[in-house]
Amino acid sequence: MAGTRPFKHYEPKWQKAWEEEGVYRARDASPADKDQKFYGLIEFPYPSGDGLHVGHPRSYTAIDAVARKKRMEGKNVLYPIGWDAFGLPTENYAIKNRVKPQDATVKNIATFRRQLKSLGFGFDWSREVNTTDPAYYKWTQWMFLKFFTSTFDETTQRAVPVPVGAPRLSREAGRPEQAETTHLLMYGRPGGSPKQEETVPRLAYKARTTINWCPNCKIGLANEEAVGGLCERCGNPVEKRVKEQWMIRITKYADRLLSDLDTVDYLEKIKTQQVNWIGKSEGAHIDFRISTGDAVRVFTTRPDTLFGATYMVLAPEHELVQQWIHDDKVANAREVNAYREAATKKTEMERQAEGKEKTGVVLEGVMATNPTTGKDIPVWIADYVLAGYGTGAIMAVPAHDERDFEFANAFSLPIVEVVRPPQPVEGCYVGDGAAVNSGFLDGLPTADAKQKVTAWLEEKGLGERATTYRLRDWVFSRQRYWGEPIPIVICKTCGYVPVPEDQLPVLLPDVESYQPTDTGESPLSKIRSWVEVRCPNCGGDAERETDTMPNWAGSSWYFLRYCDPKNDSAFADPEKLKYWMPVDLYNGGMEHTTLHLLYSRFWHKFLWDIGAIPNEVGPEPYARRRSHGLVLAKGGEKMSKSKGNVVNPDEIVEQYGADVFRVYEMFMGPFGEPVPWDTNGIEGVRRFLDKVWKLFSGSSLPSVTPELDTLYHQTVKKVSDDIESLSFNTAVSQLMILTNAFVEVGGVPKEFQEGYLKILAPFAPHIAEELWRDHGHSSSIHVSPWPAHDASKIVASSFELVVQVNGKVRDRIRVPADISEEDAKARSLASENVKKHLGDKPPSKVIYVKGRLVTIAN
RNA sequence: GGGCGAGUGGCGGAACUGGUAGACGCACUGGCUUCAGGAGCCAGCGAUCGCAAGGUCAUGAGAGUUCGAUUCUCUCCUCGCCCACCA
Repeated sequence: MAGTRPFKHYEPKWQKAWEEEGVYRARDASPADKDQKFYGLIEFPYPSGDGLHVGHPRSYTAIDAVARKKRMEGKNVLYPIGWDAFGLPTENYAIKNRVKPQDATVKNIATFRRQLKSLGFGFDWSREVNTTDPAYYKWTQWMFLKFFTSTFDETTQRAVPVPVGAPRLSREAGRPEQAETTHLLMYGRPGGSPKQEETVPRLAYKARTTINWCPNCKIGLANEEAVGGLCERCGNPVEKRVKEQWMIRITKYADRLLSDLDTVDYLEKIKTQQVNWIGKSEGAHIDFRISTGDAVRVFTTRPDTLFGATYMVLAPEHELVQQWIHDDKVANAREVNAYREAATKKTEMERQAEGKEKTGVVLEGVMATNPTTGKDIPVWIADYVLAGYGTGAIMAVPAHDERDFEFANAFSLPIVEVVRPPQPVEGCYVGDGAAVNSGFLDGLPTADAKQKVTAWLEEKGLGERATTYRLRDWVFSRQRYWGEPIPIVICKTCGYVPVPEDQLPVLLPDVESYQPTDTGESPLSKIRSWVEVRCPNCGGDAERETDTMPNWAGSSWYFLRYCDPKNDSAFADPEKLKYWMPVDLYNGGMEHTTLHLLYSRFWHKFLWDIGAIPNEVGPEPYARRRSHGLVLAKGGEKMSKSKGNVVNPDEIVEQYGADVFRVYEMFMGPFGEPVPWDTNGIEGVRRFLDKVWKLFSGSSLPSVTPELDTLYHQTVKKVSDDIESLSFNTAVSQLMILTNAFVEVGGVPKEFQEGYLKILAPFAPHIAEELWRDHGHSSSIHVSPWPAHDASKIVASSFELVVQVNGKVRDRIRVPADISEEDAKARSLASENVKKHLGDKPPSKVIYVKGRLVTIAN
């Protein structure tokens, strides 16, 4: 009978009481008592206008259950919550509805807060953080300045301050005549030619780079906002545009981000995804002499195939191509220029539509020399060579690389096989006499051949061993309003000047219009009163940087702020960081594995390098990372507003209460797998909790039977273990089994009552609390000690011995638990049914599996 | 194309280091209770043969190892996610 369990009465009552009693308040303590703490973390939500989705609470309930158990085990638990509130969705919403993003954010947060509170999560609300709060983003800006004033020491592989007295940065960088200034501006690709490399590689720098540009919305988009080559806002195809952007040199940390994965407990698939994203390849850089007098450096993982390099390909954007055209070295400059232009204009859509069809243009009049054969080879440009990877140029070995093979076929280029050791591309036709057996590599296995060629290159000064990463530097600029202003002042004489720390935060000005501009500048650029400032260095006329930070900035360090959220003189007190960090368990979506998770690991390492995070904390922020599966709509498809299949948690809480919602979220399927939402399934959970309620409203007190005793202790053990391994669905099903057993005997034996409520408490905290306090307790069940199981009682006194004949079950015999092997075999062989199936033939083999079965073969 | 993961009743899913396949829940069927019920209670519920006792077949397909395979090995098929011309 619905309504017998008055959840609408007791749920809000206990939510209020928990807050007043400070049940979930985390207590700061001395780092010496670190082993007493537990820091559980969920990815803080983006407070969108749509409110909470049933997907959010899956993760929150799971970690809540773990946190509750840890608390009951005596741990000092930190389970915080906050808001990741800067970013595009709110800005779009604000523009569309003609409201201020600030106001929309306040409203959205209020909705989220109300919804989360109605679900009874054990968050420590006193530590709530908000990335859009100036008191928070002051520190985000502070950290940006730390990146800006730091460089990377290659020998120690750590961030260090830019040397005092280092030449000031110039806006005119990149021009040789300004060589006396340390230039921050780096034109072209990260890792470009030495001439354009800044002399002090700051960890935050400005570079000219290609971005996704939506011609319709007139706005620059991040890669993740232009998925599939379509603008997230309007759905139109995006094109490439070159823009000056702030970049963060995350690539310097590639190796550490990779190797430190060995020190943390992450789900294996999370590790592999990070490893693949970082994409380390080892090989060699080889310099090819060019007829123009230049040298072109290529990267290859197969230096052993150098003998077979019959042509060379540069990315269309390669800066030497531009220079050669400029210097009149290219005979077919028109054609080459046309190809280059087409390549940059090509939208992501068009590129994908083309598939792997190879296109390209030869540079007439430009030749390269293969250093091993001394032969002249042609130089091409083609868009299958990516500007952003390696050196943006390749040596093409068509016999041993499929892409080069396709290209060579398309343009009738020579194919020369290196006879040993590499295997040629399948279907590769090698013309008469075109195979090279250098003798040099005779009989060597590939790895040795690579080594030998690399050594030869190094000896001759033609190249060197090299490691390349697929990871790119982090584009850190957004030309938008709703983000942290980048705290830099641009001065004509002093260049890029950091805003002095005591002037932080650089407040986001409160204005009326957030419309994007026609030029692709941030809307902030139109607010002249904000833009125009005095240079902090020379006092002259200067302008503020008008780009803002991406929404990944604030989320890259929020877990640190939770340790000390109200600190105004530091982002967090080092002593508190020492106590709370690292995070013991962090759960979040797989979609954040290569973005947020990687960014925040990097950010943490950087702050640790510069001593902002105490050494004791260590270089990794998260000790254990797990991932939940998506909550899908009923048919198994994704929930989305456009499909109208989104389930709002409010409705469920209204109808069934928070506990039913929470238990269902945990019971619906394995935590790590995607599961469709099923309204019928909720009914089952409702019945379960109604049974619990009725068990305690009845007056009968059954006595303990041995079976019940065993089951109770088994349940305590299973629930305890399952919470540790995040197997919540089986924990709930075990609780159901025990509950059904209690229903069977008409009530809960007195000695099990409290333990039973306690193991239920992590999942259904309200009903457990109500029944607990009803038992006369004045303090919360959630701070009561977690029950222990009695191992001796888990083993039943007897068990059903299964008897198999030739692999098939033929009998089951109840035997004492401590039956001897001999006895078990004898009793099995005595079974009538066994005899029947054995027939005349004597058994050739009898095997006893302790506590389970006897199997007989003949 | 590459990487990772997964295929078990009508459905979501259980099954310890190879040892009773289908726990728990949903749906469904029959019965009880009720003025009535989308409430509650009892019973049944993989397929198949059989009145029954009891067989036989079943964990995507096919092989293999084993006394014994959802679990281990190989081949193939399907689906999901991520990355996709990364030299």
